[in-house]
Amino acid sequence: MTTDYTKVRNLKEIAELAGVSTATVSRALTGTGRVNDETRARIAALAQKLGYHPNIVARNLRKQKTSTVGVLVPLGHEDIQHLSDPFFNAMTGFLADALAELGYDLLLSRVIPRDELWVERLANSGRVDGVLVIGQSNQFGALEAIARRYRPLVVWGGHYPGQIHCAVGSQNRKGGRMAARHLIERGCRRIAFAGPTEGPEFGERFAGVCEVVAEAGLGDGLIRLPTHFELNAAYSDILDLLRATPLMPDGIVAGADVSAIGVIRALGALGYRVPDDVRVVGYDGLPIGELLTPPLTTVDQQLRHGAGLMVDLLMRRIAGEDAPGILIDPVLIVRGST
Amino acid sequence: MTTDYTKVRNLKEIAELAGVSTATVSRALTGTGRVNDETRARIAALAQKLGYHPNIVARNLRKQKTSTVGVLVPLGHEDIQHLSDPFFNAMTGFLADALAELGYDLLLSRVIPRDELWVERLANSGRVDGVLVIGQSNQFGALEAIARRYRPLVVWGGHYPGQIHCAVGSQNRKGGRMAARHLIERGCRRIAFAGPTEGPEFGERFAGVCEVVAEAGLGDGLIRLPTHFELNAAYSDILDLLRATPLMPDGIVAGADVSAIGVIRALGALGYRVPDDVRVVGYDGLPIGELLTPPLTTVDQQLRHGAGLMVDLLMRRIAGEDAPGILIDPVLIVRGST
DNA sequence: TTGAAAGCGTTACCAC
DNA sequence: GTGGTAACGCTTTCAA
Repeated sequence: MTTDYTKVRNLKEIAELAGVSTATVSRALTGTGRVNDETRARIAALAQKLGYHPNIVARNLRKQKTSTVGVLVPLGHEDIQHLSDPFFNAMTGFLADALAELGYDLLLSRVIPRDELWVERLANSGRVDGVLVIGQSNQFGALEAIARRYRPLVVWGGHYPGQIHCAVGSQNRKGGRMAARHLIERGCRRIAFAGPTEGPEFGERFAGVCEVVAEAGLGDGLIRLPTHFELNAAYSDILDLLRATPLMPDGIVAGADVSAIGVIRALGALGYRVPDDVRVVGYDGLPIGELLTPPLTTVDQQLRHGAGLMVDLLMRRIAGEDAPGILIDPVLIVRGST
Repeated sequence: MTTDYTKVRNLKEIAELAGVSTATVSRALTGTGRVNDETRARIAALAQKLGYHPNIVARNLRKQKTSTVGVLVPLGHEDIQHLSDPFFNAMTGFLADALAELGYDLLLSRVIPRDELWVERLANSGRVDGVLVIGQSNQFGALEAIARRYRPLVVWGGHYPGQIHCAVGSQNRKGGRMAARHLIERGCRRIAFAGPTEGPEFGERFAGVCEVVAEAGLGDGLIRLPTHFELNAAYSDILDLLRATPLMPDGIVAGADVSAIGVIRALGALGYRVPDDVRVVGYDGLPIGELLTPPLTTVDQQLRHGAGLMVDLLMRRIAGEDAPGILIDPVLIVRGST
């Protein structure tokens, strides 16, 4: 059947052409309600022939439901180009996959939070059924406030006791412990932590490393290399710190894979070999870790799985359930960098 | 001023509370039309106090305009997990940045084209002002047909003579030539091309390599390593092909950075060193290329710039202009892999 | 099984 | 400067 691209703009025109009411056309095309089979077929054929596509905006307005989920990436003040960051990219990719599976679309918004309304502007815009936030950034307080009055909200990030907003994230302290223990098992004695040491996620990872190092009686050897999260910033931070450190580490836990990459590059620039001179373990389990040379040993947060959980929880919250957050068990993936 | 989260759902309620009409509230809040300054201030204060956010869906329906752009990633039949592919990820990230700059949101849809309607379903849904498509996949014909009747469409991909749909992409043949010439200058005599050799983009890159190899009198040495695009598939393809080849190349042009990564891993698995035994040059200029060890020499398509161009062109097309496609001048980035 | 009509929440035109 | 009101295109009662 050839398609006729006369501009059929709406149900009404189809209805007139078919000699029925708009109500019947709507029922025929959506499959809701009872319609005579023959009428339905006639209408369907006509719609296809005329290349008709329903106006989803009008449908959404009427149904007060959109089958769309908003994904928000809050950017701290310092880090501007974050949206092309490998972590956010990986996460949005996984979320897009999981949402597509359920027939949901993804409305992506990059936000620089200026006030407390950055979530609600989208949440209450009628364009989305729920909101996913990737990372708590410096917005932990804001998220707590928002979660109090807006339910279909799920956040990727850490858990604090008494936390109100629903979050999915890994057991960061445990993950930090795994990374440190692995380095010690590999024979490292001078362990360093590279990355931010504050915040719900990095703080816990750092704490886990500290615990294990202390337990192993290596407490004096713990070296702090506080860097930015972002790749290039981390690289130059690390370069300076390593040049200045009185004690060169032989094992480094990076707070994130992205930071680990910066660390490895800095080590290379200083003439150290990985893993021969220094072993490096990352945190996240980004797909690119596998592609590096040497491939990156990392604490895998199972981001694809996590994205699936976020979407599940969000669907349940959209349905009215008060689904609680979930902690993911991190898994150590040993590769060439250790 | 404290915010009062009584549920103000629409303009009408604000209007009643303020003792004015919805029309005035609308004018006051949007800044369109003339409103008494004092009334405007009163209404604005009230709206903020009540935590009112306009329903964007209703606005979009009324204005027939959404400030949203659809981004479509057509997936060929074979390659299912493509959305988390580094290339698409990088591209969507750059597009999101460029769109955010202009106050546009991004509606991301992963599509497996089953019929010719995959673009129009979104384009005519009223949810977007225009559509960006990343990659022509096997949909070149479909895109040609669609472009005939839907103008605000810009595609990332190759150019063919007489092509109708507006595309942004690099001069693939020229880029292929640059890559091959670089290898020859580095002393390579047995040049191989790894990747797909068909289609508007890969075909041209391959052709460019062939030309240069022939011009250098190395025609007999050109080795074809036809592989899939996707990373893991490329890896195992290459592994088999290199094992079987009677002539081991000393320089490989990969059709894409992702393929180059597969090539380098395969070479490593076979005991070859890069660049000492074999030099490898990629194509794309993905950010991750820089992170690899050795860092990847690549033909940079300047994807961030390209994303900006796509958005520019789309905006002009949305405005009604018949903006033509653009070819990007590729730039060779020499790094450690050659 | 079908149709008429009332919204969904805005904006924009036309009076006043 | 402001208010009434008709769209925007769809879904969904309620009657017939």
